[in-house]
Amino acid sequence: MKTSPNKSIERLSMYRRLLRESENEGTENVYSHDLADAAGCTAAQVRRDLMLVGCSGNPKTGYQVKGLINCICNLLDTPEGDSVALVGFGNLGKALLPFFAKHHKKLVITATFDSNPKKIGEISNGCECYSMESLKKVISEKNIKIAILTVPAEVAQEVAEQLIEANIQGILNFVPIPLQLKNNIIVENMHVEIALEKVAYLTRAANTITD
Amino acid sequence: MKTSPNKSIERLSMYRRLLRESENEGTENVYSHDLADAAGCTAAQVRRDLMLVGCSGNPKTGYQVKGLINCICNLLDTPEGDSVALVGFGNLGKALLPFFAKHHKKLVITATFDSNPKKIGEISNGCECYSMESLKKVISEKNIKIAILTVPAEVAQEVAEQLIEANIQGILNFVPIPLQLKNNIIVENMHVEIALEKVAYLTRAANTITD
DNA sequence: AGTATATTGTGATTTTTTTCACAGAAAGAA
DNA sequence: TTCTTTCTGTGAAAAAAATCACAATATACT
Ligand SMILES: NC(=O)c1ccc[n+]([C@@H]2O[C@H](COP(=O)([O-])OP(=O)(O)OC[C@H]3O[C@@H](n4cnc5c(N)ncnc54)[C@H](O)[C@@H]3O)[C@@H](O)[C@H]2O)c1
Ligand SMILES: NC(=O)c1ccc[n+]([C@@H]2O[C@H](COP(=O)([O-])OP(=O)(O)OC[C@H]3O[C@@H](n4cnc5c(N)ncnc54)[C@H](O)[C@@H]3O)[C@@H](O)[C@H]2O)c1
Repeated sequence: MKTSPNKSIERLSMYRRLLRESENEGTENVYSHDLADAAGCTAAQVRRDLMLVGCSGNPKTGYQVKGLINCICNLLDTPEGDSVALVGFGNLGKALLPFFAKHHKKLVITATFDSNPKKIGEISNGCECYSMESLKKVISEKNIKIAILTVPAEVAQEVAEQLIEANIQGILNFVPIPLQLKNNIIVENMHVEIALEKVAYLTRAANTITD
Repeated sequence: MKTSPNKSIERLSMYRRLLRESENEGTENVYSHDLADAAGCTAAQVRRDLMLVGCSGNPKTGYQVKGLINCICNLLDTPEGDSVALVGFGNLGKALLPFFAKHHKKLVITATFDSNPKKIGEISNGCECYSMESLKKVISEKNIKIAILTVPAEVAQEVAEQLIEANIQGILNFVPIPLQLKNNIIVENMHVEIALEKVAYLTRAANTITD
């Protein structure tokens, strides 16, 4: 077995969301070009991505929605689901918590952490806010492997190291700095500012440049 | 002139942030490998990216921090800066507003919009919340070209179309659906859930797969 | 002045990702 | 049954991005 290309994973996650919508609407089959239109990519790309999950379609009826969802779930999910920690229970953290609580069955935030004594003990969305002192203990008890990092930039590197120390193996990083970690740790950056700057640049470029 | 590769733009934005930190610490020169270490990429890539901005270094002293920042600003910024609209002033929007207010000089959120009458007229971070009815008027008056979209998924497509109608040319989309828009509109997606699913997948893959 | 050294700038190469294009297959029509 | 259509699955080609590798060069040292 081989690890699937990054981009394909992202698209598969998107396909799954779209397929679930189709399923709710009662659609039983889809063609690669239907998915492509919905996801904003090409049909060839959809088929290539779907090859990865080992689910095949039928030249006349396309792919079975249910079957496809299952195949993608097999790749993306574990049957038991994964626990996630949210570290830094500030403005952003407080927006993210209910958002994930609403959407996800298989990826559930089961603990939040903060250094501010006022926040510790607070319970929201069925999830307690713990002190940073109890990080290692709680993460081990709840068997958490993944963390969402939303602490101030000044402490992000240090907190990330604490997380690794506590056996966290993957981080979704909202802090606008590149974390310096051993490269067996998975880090996925959500750099909001960079994304906005990119939009601004591309928008301007689209106007100025006659390509 | 040619539009620069997407990935380079992202990295350049990151370099600029890092360079500004260096500048604040009094550093005057950097080598490509310094920046590479800080940004988590390779020195060759840094040099390639910097070629794009047309700023050259010196084989013995490296690049001048100040000069480099200027060159990157020339590419990424307009001298006057850009106004940005935030559409959907809910949980996420309320977290994003102060975040951008704090950080950005050149990209400033100057108006927020919401359909909820209770939110309209609310002022925070020097920025008023307007009704959707006044969208076109306010966006035109303030000469806004870029919007951040944080409305519920159900209405996102429709709201996006209103934005285009109001002459918005670029959208930073936080809504987890792929917007279907004419492709002269720049759309940059921030799909938080997808990113978390990717972290979960890669974390698991790193453990299971002996590559 | 000449030499040693470390870095830049950039062609060439490799790797990764996307697109093309078409053989093979399933279903319905005649 | 056979023909037609429209799709899938995938090898091959193209495009995009990253890496390699090295000549050119600026500085410090002798
Ligand atoms: N607010 C946004 O919309 C937004 C968007 C993108 C990125 N970010 C980034 O996310 C991070 C958080 O942003 P925010 O707006 O929520 O800030 P915030 O100040 O509201 O929240 C930060 C939280 O981290 C806690 N904290 C501080 N030091 C800590 C430590 N050592 N260990 C654990 N917790 C600690 C604070 O008590 C606070 O609750 C920042 O790095 C910011 O740049 C924020
Ligand atoms: N909360 C998060 O952390 C988070 C993270 C990632 C993505 N998102 C996405 O961002 C979007 C907003 O999330 P949220 O948590 O802020 O939700 P929210 O319900 O708190 O905010 C949505 C806001 O949009 C407004 N709105 C509704 N219909 C509108 C319309 N037609 N025109 C203009 N405004 C309208 C609502 O009044 C509300 O203020 C959602 O699509 C969500 O999936 C949220």
